[in-house]
Formats: sequence, C-alpha cells, structure tokens
Amino acid sequence: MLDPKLLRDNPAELIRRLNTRGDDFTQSIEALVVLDVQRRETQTEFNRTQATSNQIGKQVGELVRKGASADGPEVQALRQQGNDLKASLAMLQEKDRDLEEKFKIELLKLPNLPNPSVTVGKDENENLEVAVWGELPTFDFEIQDHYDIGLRLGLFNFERATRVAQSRFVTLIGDGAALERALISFMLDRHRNHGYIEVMPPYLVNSASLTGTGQLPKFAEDGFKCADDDLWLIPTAEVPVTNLYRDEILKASELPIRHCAFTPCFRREAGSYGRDTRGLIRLHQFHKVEMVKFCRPEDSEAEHQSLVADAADILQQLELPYRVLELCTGDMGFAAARCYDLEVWLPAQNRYREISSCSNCGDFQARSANLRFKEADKKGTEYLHTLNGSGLAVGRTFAAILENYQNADGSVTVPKVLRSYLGKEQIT
RNA sequence: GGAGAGGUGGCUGAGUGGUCGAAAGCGGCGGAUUGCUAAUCCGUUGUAGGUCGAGUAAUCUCCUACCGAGGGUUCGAAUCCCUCCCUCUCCGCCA
Repeated sequence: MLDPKLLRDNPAELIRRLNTRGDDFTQSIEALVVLDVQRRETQTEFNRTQATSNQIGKQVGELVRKGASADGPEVQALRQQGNDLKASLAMLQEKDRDLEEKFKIELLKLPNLPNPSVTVGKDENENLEVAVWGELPTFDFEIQDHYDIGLRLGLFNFERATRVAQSRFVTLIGDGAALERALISFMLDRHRNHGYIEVMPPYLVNSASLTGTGQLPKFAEDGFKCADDDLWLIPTAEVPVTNLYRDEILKASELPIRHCAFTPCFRREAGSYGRDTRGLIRLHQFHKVEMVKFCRPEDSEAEHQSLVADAADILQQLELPYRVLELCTGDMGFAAARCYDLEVWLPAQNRYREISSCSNCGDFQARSANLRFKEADKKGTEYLHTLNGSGLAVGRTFAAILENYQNADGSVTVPKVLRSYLGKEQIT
C-alpha cells in the first residue's frame, strides 16, 4: 500500500501520478483524504478520553494503596466517573476502528505509484522495446504451433485433464512431463549458481499474505479460495516468498536476500474466456520458477537490472529469441513501480509472447506486508524494497521450445542445456 | 481429532488485578579504563499511531496502543473468564 502521508502532503500530485496508469483516481483520493482527517480526529478524541479513564484508574490505585476503603466515598466517586466514561469510550473506539478499517481497505485498493522515470502511456502499445536478443528462426517447411506438435508427439493431453478437472487444465505425459521437470531443474540450478537461495514455500496462503503482496482486497475474484478455510491457492510464488518475512524487522546486514522458488500457480483467469484457449499459454494451473528479492531502497534499481538479466539469461541459455519491454504506466501491474517484461518468440504465432515479468515494487509491498529492516547504528526502522520476476513461466517456455526447435520430420530438438536433464537430444 | 503443558521485548527468563512498557541476565549501542586481545565499570537500548510545544533539522516533551489474536469482567488486566490461532509432549489417523 501507499504511504498514507502522501494523502496529506500533496493529494493533487498523488492523483496526477496515479492517473498516469489510465484510471481516474480523483474520487477515491478525495474520499481517502476526508477519511484520513476523520480518523485522526476520532483517534485524537478517543486517545484523550482513554487518557482520562487511565487517570481515574491510577487515582483509585493510589487511594487504595494509601489504605482507603474500596467502598469509601472517594473511591466510589471515582468508580462512578469511570463508569460514566464507558459509554462514550466504547462509542469512540468503535468509530475509530470503523474509520481505520475503511481507510485501510480503500488505501489498499490504490495501486503503486509509477516511478517518475517510467514512460507515460495508456496501454501495451506504448511500451518501450529496450532490447532484442537472438535471431528469429527460419523454416523451410510448414511449421506447426506448439499445440499440434505436442499432441502429435504425445507430450500432453487436454481432454483428459478437462475430464479430471475443467477446461484450461493440462496433463503432461512421458517426454512432456520430463521436459517440464527438466526445465524446472535447469532454471533453479541456474539461479542457484547466481546466488539465489532456493525455497519451497506453501502453495496455500492465508488472506493476510495476499493482502501483503497486493492481490487482496482488490483482486479477490482472480484467486481460487478454499471454502472452509482462510486459505487460497497461490497465483504466483511471489505471494508466499515475499510474505516469508512479513512482520519482521531484518538486519540491514542480512540484505539483500535473494530467493528463487519453483511452484505451481493457480489463476481463475476471470475475464479472459475467449483468449488463448489453445495450448499451454493460458491455464488455470501452470508452473513457474520465480525470483524474489528484498533489498535496501538505494539498491533496488541495480537489483532490478540484475533480476532482468537473470531472467534473460535463462532464455539465452535455452537459445530462445526474445525481447525486453519496459512497460509504460498504463500497462504495469498493481504493485509495480517499474516493470520489464520479457517476451519470447513464438514462430507459429509470428510474434513475441510474455514469458517473464520483472517488477520493482519499491516499498509498496513492504508497507502492506510490514517488511522492515534496521541499520545497526541507526535509530528506527525502514521499509525495504521488494522485487520479483519470473525466471521463467515454465509452460510458456515449453511451448516456445516446441515451436522454435521443431524439425521438418516432426521431431523437436532438445536445447543443449537441457540434454543432460532430459537424457536425450531429440523428442520424437 | 483426543488428553495435557505453554505462548512476555533481538534472545533467555521473572511477573501477588493498581505508576508494569514490563525485573534480571545476555546481546546491541555510547563512554571510561587498559601495551594488544580479553576482562571490568558507568550509561543507554522495543514498535507503531496521535498531538501541543521547542528546534533549520535529526530529535526531544506529552498522550494512546501493543505481553499470540479477538471478546468479556473491572474504576483499573501481562495477571481473572470465554473463543480462536500457534508451539511442545502423549495417543489416534495419515504420505
């Protein structure tokens, strides 16, 4: 969530900067400013009343200690005063909590402020292409898309997965399952070599965790929720991994912390019914290797650059052509202050498709998840910065390999770096 | 799931319902002493919110909340009662 102080200092500037995301935040900010004033007024009054009540309690204590009878007139009078305060105290407390709650929920619904240097734009058409890598493959035969290739090679089955679960699920089979597993191992090993500490977090998380990273309260309809428990299936490893240190005060000397994690990810994909219905591109359950970093504010820019480089490294190792986009203000995710997308070349679609999204969230998540650090020789605590990026979405990598490495005879060549993992050079 | 024990500050660990935000120790920080290291001594040391005042400012004074979470009893709760969560031991079940 945003720093509530921004509402007091310069709400007009806040509105202006948030509006670059493409929505109009005027009303919600103005409502929040009013709520903020109200809640502080109420809080002040509640505090004052509480102080009076505490004072009475102390006076009784003093009298009793001095030997006054608990039923004596002085004590009785004070008890009466205390009782008289109770009603208004309860009322003020309730009002205070209501306002606090409402304020927090509304504040949590505001997205992060884009970094001032991010290009202002309204949608994905205004993203900036900042790098292109690799040569696009050429084929002297009629190419197939990953769906047809995989089906023909028996790498997966959608009908049976639909029977078992629902549409937008897949079952990987044989070399398909093994390729997926090889990709996961390869990616994790690579990240470990780059200094990331691997973690295997829970795949179910509570609502406090989803609030910490920004999925709640605004995007509840995107998640799968357990009916009988306060538990949700994770939409990305970003959620459990970022929340690992929720409510902690880390030592500055422990930073930066860099984690990588493989997890399945579960998304309802509400509102995308017609899109990418074919193949592995958009599923309710998919695999992803994620990188998550925690660092000092002054280091987050550099950590962001290396995060992108580490994601790109996987594509380079796999020799898959890709490009890097710096997202404009209108296309960035909720928690991101700056975001780079990596897009892999899919020959059958004749275009690049997103395969990684690398965000610098600044202190936005740190504030909602209460992730702080303390400098040993300094007083007080500071919110750290969080970053996360896919490294990579495994299913989309799988699809990209099938399409880019397909051969005229219908086989698929296994990328060099995966051969030792898979134990073969060709999938036939 | 059943029975029992327990959850206190960075850690260990006290705490008869009434100056308890909380003893003590360790650790941390500042200082003194000291050929070096070690040791010793003195001081200091939680987080968050609010607010009047002082200060350019860091900050300080004051108020409030926080002893797992939420309720309740009481003039007053770390302390008593209820519910929930978590940890430990034993039993049951289970990969």
